[in-house]
Order: sequence, then C-alpha cells, then structure tokens
Amino acid sequence: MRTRTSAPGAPGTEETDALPGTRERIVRAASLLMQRQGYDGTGIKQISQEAGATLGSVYHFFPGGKQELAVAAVHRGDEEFSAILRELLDAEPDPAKAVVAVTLDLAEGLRASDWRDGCPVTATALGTSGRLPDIQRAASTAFARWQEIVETRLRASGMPGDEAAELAVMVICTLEGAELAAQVSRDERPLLIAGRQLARLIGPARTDRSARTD
Amino acid sequence: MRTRTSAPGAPGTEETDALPGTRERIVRAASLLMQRQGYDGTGIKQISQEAGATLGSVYHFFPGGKQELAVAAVHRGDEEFSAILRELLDAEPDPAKAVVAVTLDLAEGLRASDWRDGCPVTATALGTSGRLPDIQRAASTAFARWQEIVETRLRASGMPGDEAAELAVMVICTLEGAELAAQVSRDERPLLIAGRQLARLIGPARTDRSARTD
DNA sequence: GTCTATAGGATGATAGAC
DNA sequence: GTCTATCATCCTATAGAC
Repeated sequence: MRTRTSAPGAPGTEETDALPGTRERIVRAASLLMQRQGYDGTGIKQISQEAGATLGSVYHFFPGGKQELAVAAVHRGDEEFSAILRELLDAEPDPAKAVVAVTLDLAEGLRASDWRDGCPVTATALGTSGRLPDIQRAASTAFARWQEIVETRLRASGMPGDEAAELAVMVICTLEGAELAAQVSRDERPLLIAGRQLARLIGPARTDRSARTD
Repeated sequence: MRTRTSAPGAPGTEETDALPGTRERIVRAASLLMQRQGYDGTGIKQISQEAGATLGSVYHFFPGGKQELAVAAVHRGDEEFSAILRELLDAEPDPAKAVVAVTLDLAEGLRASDWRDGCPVTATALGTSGRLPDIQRAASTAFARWQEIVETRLRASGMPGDEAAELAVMVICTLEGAELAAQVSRDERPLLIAGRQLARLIGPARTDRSARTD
C-alpha cells in the first residue's frame, strides 16, 4: 500500500520515484513540510534545505514564491491521496469494507509517522483559506476530486446516483475529521470508529438487487 | 443562538461579556486570530493591537509567551463550543434533530463570518501538534470534552452506553470534517449533508422503548 | 540552472521607566 | 499593570556572478 512506481525520467511530465529532478524534490519537500507544519510554519529556506536545493533554484522554478509553491504542494497532496483512494477502493468489492480499508491505511500512516503526517492539504489550506484564495481553491478542488472518486465507486456498486453523491461527501468529511481527531489525540480510535460507522451508512453491497450500473 | 451573558466583573473567574479586563481581551483576540490564521500565522503584536493592549501587558499576563497564550486560546475555544453544544443539544428533545441543529449553527457561523471562523481549535492545533505538546494536549482535551457532551446527551435519550460512546466520537469527527470542508470550499453543503447522515445514524428517539436513562 | 550574498521587513522576547 | 524602546533573529524575495 501507499507505494506507486512508474518509469523514471519521463521528461516534461511528473516524476514519481527514482532520480527526481530538482523541481520534483522541491515540491515533495514543500508538500511534506507544509502537511506537518502548515503554510506559515514552513519556511522556504527549510524547504530548499530538505529538498537539497538552493534558495535560487526554488525561486527559479517557482517565481510566484511561497504561494505558488504551496499551490503545487496542495496539488501534489491531492494527487497522492486520489491515487491511494482509487487503489484501495478498487481492491475491495464491498464498498463498505473498502472505506474501512481506507481508514486503516490512514491510521497506519499516522502511526508510522508518529502522528505527524495527517491530511496532505488540510494544514496548508487551514489558516490561509481566508487570505490566499489560490491555496483555498486548490484545496477545494482536492476535496471535490476525492468526493468524486468515492461517488463513482458507490455508483459502480449499484447505489443510486443522488444517494451516492451525498454519501460520498459524508465519507470524505468524516475521513477528514477522523484523521484530524486521531492526529491531535495521538490515537487511532477515531479512525476505526469512523470506518465502522461509515460502513453502517453505506450498508451491504447491493449487487443482488441491482445489476444496473446506472 | 451563540450568545451567552453572565454577571460582569466576577473577580477571579472568567469574564464573559461586558467590561472585559485586559487579560480577557487578550485571550479573546488570540483565540479569534489563531482560529482564523493558525498559530504561526498570528503574531503577538497583532494580538496585542486587536486586544487594545500593549506588548508589555501580553507578556505580563502570559510570561510563557506565545505558547502559553495559544494554550489559553485553545481552552477558550473549547469552552465556547462546549457551551454551544450543551445549549443546542438540550434545546431539542430528539437527539438526531439536535445534532442537525448543531450543523445548522456551524453553517450559520461560517457564512456570517464569510467562511473565516471555523473550528476554534483546529487551526491552532494543526501544524503545531508535532512540535508543541502543550497545545496538542489542550486540543486533545477539547475534543474529548465535546465527545463527552454528545455521549451524555445520547445516553440521556435512551441509547446504550457503548453505542452512545462510539456514536459521540463519530459525531464530533464528522462535525469537525464537515466544518473544515465547508470552510475550505466556501459552501455550507458539507455541513447540511453531515447533519442528515448523522441523523440517520443516531436514528429516532428511543424514549418509547426505553424510559430508563441508564 | 545553480549558487552566494544581501536587502528590507517582521518576528518573539526582554529591559526598564513610570 | 502599562508603556516604549530595543535586541537578536528570522523571514520572503531579489540581484547578479558563475
């Protein structure tokens, strides 16, 4: 889980694993540090050091400065969690169990990082959403994409469209809040409870009473 | 809603309304500003200006500096939302409808503040939880107290203890995540959906099949 | 593209008069 | 308790050599 590989060095597109270029290392460092410390708590100097780049390189790739870098970091977090969501939701035929699997993965990620790595966009977006609209929009887009992934999965298992849309919003909100509560209380129980209760809401797979995928 | 009054000038205890002393004004300003901008995004100078106090007064009342001030701000946020929770949960006999009322109040608060005032502890705690244990503990305590308030309310309406405890955690997590999603997306829909789905989980009042308050 | 140096300003915190 | 002045440090961002 949580590992993805791809051909390295694909020019022009996003790299994902080996031999990351300077720009890629900067985005990764920014995403990780802002995830842990938030926008204002993370300095560009710290990002450049963690990325093994110089300050000049950071401003070369991101002339828009810290704001542009934060938007790129949020987009990166968006894509990371989107990939995890799709992977875990597709691996389990029962959608309720699939959502439980996501909560377990989030709990594992939190525990393994000593409760440091929570949602990759929340810390960056919160506290800046009133001031920096670009970051707020990027975070809003991320939430919408995650909801859409869940909604698609629920519809694929036979749930009516309107019900799937509403439940998808509920799933993302609860995952978000439970991860936050788990991180702050340094206890995975909120995520485990969220998984069980969300599974209750989603209910058993309905492949029996509806084969139509809508 | 959301207004509470009490006798002013009660010495030694916390003031709540009129004639707030310097220390009180400082805590209020710190709580509001950190709620909106987070810990690192809020300067002590800004707090002192907003509070109408001098920098010397801030350090007089909070010799521990910004950290001590942040802990006080989180405690204040804890008490504020605890009061709102108790008030709204007690005003409605059906616990499911009571939770919906809370979501409506949160949505109203967000909209009225142009999506600036979200959870009074999340922004302060997030981004500092790994680095400043005092703040993390204060936030953890706040979450636990809110859960306890909801749990007590659910038990009072006839729900078995273990079920009430788990559902209370779920309610707080979902409220937290939905408020976050609503704030970031500048849309109250996540809170409305969360209210409906939480109401489904809580179910109808069970005063019919159990008069025992446990 | 990479690096160093630095400008210009803001920050948390302290000292000490009143 | 309140206020002002100030220190030392850190920050974002830029300039310009290589």
